[in-house]
Amino acid sequence: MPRPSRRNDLIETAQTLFNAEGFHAVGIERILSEGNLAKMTLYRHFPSKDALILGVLEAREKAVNGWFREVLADPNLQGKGRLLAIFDALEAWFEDRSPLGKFSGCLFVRASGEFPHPTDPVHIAAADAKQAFIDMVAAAAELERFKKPRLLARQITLLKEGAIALAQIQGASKPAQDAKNAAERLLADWPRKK
Amino acid sequence: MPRPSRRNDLIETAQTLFNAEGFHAVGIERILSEGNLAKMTLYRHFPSKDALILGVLEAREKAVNGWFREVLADPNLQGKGRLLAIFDALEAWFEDRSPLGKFSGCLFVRASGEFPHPTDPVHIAAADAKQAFIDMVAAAAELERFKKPRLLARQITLLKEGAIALAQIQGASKPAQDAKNAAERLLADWPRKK
DNA sequence: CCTAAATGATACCAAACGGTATTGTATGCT
DNA sequence: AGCATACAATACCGTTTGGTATCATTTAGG
Repeated sequence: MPRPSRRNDLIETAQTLFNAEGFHAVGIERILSEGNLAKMTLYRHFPSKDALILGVLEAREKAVNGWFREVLADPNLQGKGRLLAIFDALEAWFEDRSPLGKFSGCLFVRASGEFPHPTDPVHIAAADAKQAFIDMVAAAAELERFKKPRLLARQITLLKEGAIALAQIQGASKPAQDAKNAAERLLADWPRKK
Repeated sequence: MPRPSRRNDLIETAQTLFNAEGFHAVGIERILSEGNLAKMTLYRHFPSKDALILGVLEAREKAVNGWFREVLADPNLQGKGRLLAIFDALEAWFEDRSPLGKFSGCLFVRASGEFPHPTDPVHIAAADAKQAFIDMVAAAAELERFKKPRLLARQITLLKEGAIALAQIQGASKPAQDAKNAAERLLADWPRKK
């Protein structure tokens, strides 16, 4: 893929607008005018609005999971601290101090809410992105020699998703602290291998 | 309010459709035809579609929080069991064995996702409903003499919201069990009064 | 320099959107 | 019986929707 500059503009602009106002609430003309793009440019790169949404989710997956991957890979971390770092990152996200742009909830959860049918490609893409996050946390838990790393990863993710939902609905960052505190209690007596 | 039969039909039909497909995805004509209602009937009871959405959220708040209130008030429960009952109810909800109809995520969270602006009346109504739930759990925690009942309530709610988000996005009920397991660990060494 | 592809700018389309107006018919209270 | 209200049915309004067609202009590569 040589120079996907326009295609990138489309995804970038759409991502910003979808994030700020929602998928159905934003028409393609808004995206085109905001991004100074022509209509035919959109339809040469994507067959439909839904396909553009899929492209946005794909880009978002790389951005979000990529960021958390960096957080989890910090060489200064070890043990519980590695998993707890997730919640410091969350707080930064909620307070708009992250590379993910203005916080407006999780785009994947919102996508699955606006496209509720389980067989909808948009819904599936969102589910895949979320599963990738869980797998990432499980790998980190395994690395730190926690027992039952997958169960731990799912529970950590529960706290993370709860914090995102509450932060979105009440426009506050405190849920990140509450979640970190709960995760600390969870990890306090979680068994390790060897 | 004497006989709000048509008004009730409007809210009931709209609630079902919004729950199944989302707020922006459902037009008023869908609601009217599905509920065998005339257009002017809608606009005699509500000044706008947004007002209807507010009516739906109000009704939903009574249904959802009312149900959880019953769950928490069960006289057979005591101590940790009273709070853990939330997660059994969650699992029933996810598996469509609840009085709340087919599970499709939390309508309040989805509303706040489709109406992201914090000053939007719809967003505010959703936030109020969620806060009412937290207060309810805090009251139950206080009743059972847990220390820091409000912090405990927020953390229980984190797990609950996380479970809802994951159950919605992956179409599974297992997050309810994971959340209950995590809540058990949380409650295991949570201090009590006296 | 020349050609071919990518783009911008418009005009256009049928359908659906939220909302209003009109008219005729039930319905229920006094 | 009389009368106001609630309702269904329908036509209509202007706007916006996602998507297509046309054509001139820019851009990049050989």
